[in-house]
Amino acid sequence: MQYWLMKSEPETFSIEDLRNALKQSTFWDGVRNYQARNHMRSMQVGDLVLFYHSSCKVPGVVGLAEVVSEAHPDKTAFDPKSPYYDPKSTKDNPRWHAVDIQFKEAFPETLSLTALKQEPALSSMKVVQKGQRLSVQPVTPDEFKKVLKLARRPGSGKKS
DNA sequence: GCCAACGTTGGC
DNA sequence: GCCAACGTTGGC
Repeated sequence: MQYWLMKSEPETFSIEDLRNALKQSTFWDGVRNYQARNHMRSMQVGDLVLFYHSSCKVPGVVGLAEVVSEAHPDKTAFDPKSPYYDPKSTKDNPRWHAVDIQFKEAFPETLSLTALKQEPALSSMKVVQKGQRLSVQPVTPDEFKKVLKLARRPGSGKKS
């Protein structure tokens, strides 16, 4: 069992969008970064994902999702009309892969990046480190447990 | 294979 | 909307 953090801009795809899609899993397409792709390739069904909102008013962890399929080719890379089109990715040799995830839980409020940074036990988390832009990051079991504990306790994630 | 130029990310 | 940090591209 491994743990991850995945970023999404809520205006594009939020935790509520994920919740509303509960009956069908959501394919995490559009990732065009090798490190992020490699992380998704090493995911296994049952892995848990911290869902993170970025580029918004209160960036932070907003919920929990579960990996429900291993990585498979991202078809948007084949489609010239897609914003994610990549001519170098072919059906015979797909360059980009992604997993399917499913909604598990939405936290009562955002566990903000500010709150994460204030927690000494989480100082090693990638997401709190400067210049860390990776949209799919590994999370250690200890970090994961701590985040869940904070996120499920009302008031802990309030932004000042 | 170096590295400058460029594009993107994402917090502020 | 600014800008620092980072990744990718492409000329040489």
